[in-house]
Amino acid sequence: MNTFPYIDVAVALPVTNTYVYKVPDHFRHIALPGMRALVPFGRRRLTGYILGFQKDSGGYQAKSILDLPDDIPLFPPSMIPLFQWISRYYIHPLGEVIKTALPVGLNRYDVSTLTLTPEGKDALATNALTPREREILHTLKKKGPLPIKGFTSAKNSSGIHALIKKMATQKLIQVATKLKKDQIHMKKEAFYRHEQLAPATVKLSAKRRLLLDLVARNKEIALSELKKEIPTAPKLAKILENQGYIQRFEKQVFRDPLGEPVIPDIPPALTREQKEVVDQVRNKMDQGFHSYLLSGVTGSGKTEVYMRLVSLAEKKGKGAIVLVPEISLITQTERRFRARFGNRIAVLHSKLTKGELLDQWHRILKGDVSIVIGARSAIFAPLESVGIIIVDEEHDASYKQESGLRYNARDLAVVRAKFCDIPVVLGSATPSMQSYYNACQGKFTELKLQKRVNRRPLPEIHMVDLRKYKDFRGTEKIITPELSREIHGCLTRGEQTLIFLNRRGFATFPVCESCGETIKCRFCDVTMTLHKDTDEFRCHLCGFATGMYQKCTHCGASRVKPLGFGTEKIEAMLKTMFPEARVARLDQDTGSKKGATIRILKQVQNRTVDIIVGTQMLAKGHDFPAITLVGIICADMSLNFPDFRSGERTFQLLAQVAGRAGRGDLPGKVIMQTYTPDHFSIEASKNQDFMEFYTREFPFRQALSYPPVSRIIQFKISGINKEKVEKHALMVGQLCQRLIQEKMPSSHAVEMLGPIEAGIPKIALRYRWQLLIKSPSATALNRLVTRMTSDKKAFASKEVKVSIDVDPYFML
DNA sequence: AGCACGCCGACT
DNA sequence: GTCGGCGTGCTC
Repeated sequence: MNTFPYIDVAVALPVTNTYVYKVPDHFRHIALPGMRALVPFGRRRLTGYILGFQKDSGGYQAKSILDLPDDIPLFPPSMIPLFQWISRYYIHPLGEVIKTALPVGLNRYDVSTLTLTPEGKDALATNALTPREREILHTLKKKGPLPIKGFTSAKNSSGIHALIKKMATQKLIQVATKLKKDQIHMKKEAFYRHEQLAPATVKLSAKRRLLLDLVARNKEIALSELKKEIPTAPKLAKILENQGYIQRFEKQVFRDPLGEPVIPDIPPALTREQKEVVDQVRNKMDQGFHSYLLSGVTGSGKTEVYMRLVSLAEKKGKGAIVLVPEISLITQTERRFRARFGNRIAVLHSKLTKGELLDQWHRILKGDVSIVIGARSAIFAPLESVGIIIVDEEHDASYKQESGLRYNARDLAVVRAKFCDIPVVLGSATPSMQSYYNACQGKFTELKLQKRVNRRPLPEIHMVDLRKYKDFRGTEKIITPELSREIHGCLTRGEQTLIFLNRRGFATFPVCESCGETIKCRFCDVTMTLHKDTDEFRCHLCGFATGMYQKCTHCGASRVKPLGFGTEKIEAMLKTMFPEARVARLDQDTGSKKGATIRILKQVQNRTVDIIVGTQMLAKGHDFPAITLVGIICADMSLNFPDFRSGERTFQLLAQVAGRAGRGDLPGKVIMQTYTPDHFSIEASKNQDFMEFYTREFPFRQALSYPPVSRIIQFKISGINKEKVEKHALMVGQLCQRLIQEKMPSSHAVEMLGPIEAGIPKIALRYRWQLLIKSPSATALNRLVTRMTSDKKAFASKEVKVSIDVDPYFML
């Protein structure tokens, strides 16, 4: 098919180049862009991704590829330009971009292993060894061949490379390279196929008859299905196969990620508003790329609009990608899509196992499904032909990946749509400043849904000024009389209450009674939180937990004052205040046990719970029709973070929580407790008024030239050694400053802030610094940072890690 | 990332 | 004088 003997390959390593390899004749007809290739690289073998063909080697001494592990490409070649764009924009190696986009576990590389030789074994019996040599040989004798990495990355490993080399030359050990295989495979299951009927004259046991019958009736059937009817099926089937009645074979099967069956729905009639929105997009659907911002209050029927648009794409024979925020469970949106589109969708859900994820990936690749719904990473779904991309709750923080390739799936949705030349719809009740700014600039077309479906009124919101209760002691300053009165009323009416506090644990600020010092994490620069349900202090940053009765790290005293409150304490308080009420709590602590989240959510749904206390886990993606009262314990909780987006986040979160009230037939009410009732973020959330928030927040952003009026790139500098991290951060700062002065034309003003110590100076024993650069021009920033990365001293240090965050979301 | 090459201090 | 530290550079 293709006559070019060379291919361009990206390897999954921190390298900027791509590499040219020769395709041997026997692979010539198999190799395709999008496939993995096992390639020799230096003196190792590793996975590369085929980008395309080349007619010559470009002057290099091209090596030949070793293997092609895939039958079909892992992504359509049309996605390669997208990957290249991402690589440039996020300043991240192309091979690693592709690796991030693909299901995990598809990476093969050589692992150097150590094996004990007979000579080594003999030497162990003599006294001719140093203690260290003896230790290595002993470990190998006990555990067999081991990867070299276990030795070199051990605590006391200085000089280990040399020692291993020396021992290898002495033939005490052997160093060999073994290929690490793919960690996941397609699931195959045993099936039986009908071959011939057993003559009636042949005597068979009733069970064997039944089995044979089952196979014959189904033509082919999975062994697991047979087992359900006949527990001894594996044994019987083998016998029957030997007798020639049935034939065993292996078949690839798909694991269903959805536990519960979903009942199909019938599309409801659209409201006039919904219809107008759908028509607006439909009319331009064939005119290529166009981005829309769909803003609509909670309950205005955005999901129905999305589903109609997806249907339109489907009717044109094209696929669709629908992004939803990542939450612990399947969202309401996912469920509704499933009900509408049934088996025509693939769900790429965060809780899928690696195998399930690969299954879904293959279903998409094979064209079995053309609609993909999923969290962040679903933007990389390997769809050949996409007709529309939809991003639900576009403001949600979970679209931003906070490690490795720090991409924002919402932004990539727009980019992918541009590459595919199709429409993209970003929807939210509380749009991000960025997206609304884009709408104001005319980059996005604004679509609005202003009326709630069924004319349900928005919940009534009451503010309670917490300053009134500042000097009160006891529960009143946390659960105010206003709130408890409403809870009481709600209970007597037999309705449900949701209490929201975005902080888990019992006491969030435990203090030593004798010296007044807080209980701090050993590994991080934060106070630990007291958890009463597990009787321990826990660090919410690194997960470190220590027994509750541990002595104060400063003075050794053992009495601790449990200051500060979290959801656990609220739960306890409510149980005391309303002993007759059934109180449940949902946060990461109660939900971490498998199935617990589902159980609690079901309790809320069945109304076997009267009051549910929780963190933002409760605020997102679930629909509780019987909740009529929402209590927000402290609305300004997230307002005081040292981050320019704290107001935006507060507004979004509050509006979202408030929207949980009155989703059913009964009207809802919200009690919002706050120390700063006059702050515009809180005022705007009270009215669910995004425009009010935007118009008041925007001048601040403009005055300080923060996004959306500018772009920023943040360097995160971290390492174990405090002094070295500081020194390195200053060095990166100097490099940056120098390049700004030397290379940046003054027309593209780039401003540097820092380097400064990070908001949390130490997490998990790593000291942290950061450096920020800001400019109205994203291109200018990108060019500067790309230049910076060629400085190996700054970016390839072993001891201090410098990572680049383009368009950072959390600045801490 | 991993591995080789190459240049300077502390040891036989 | 050498052994071995790790800074620098390359891998098609």
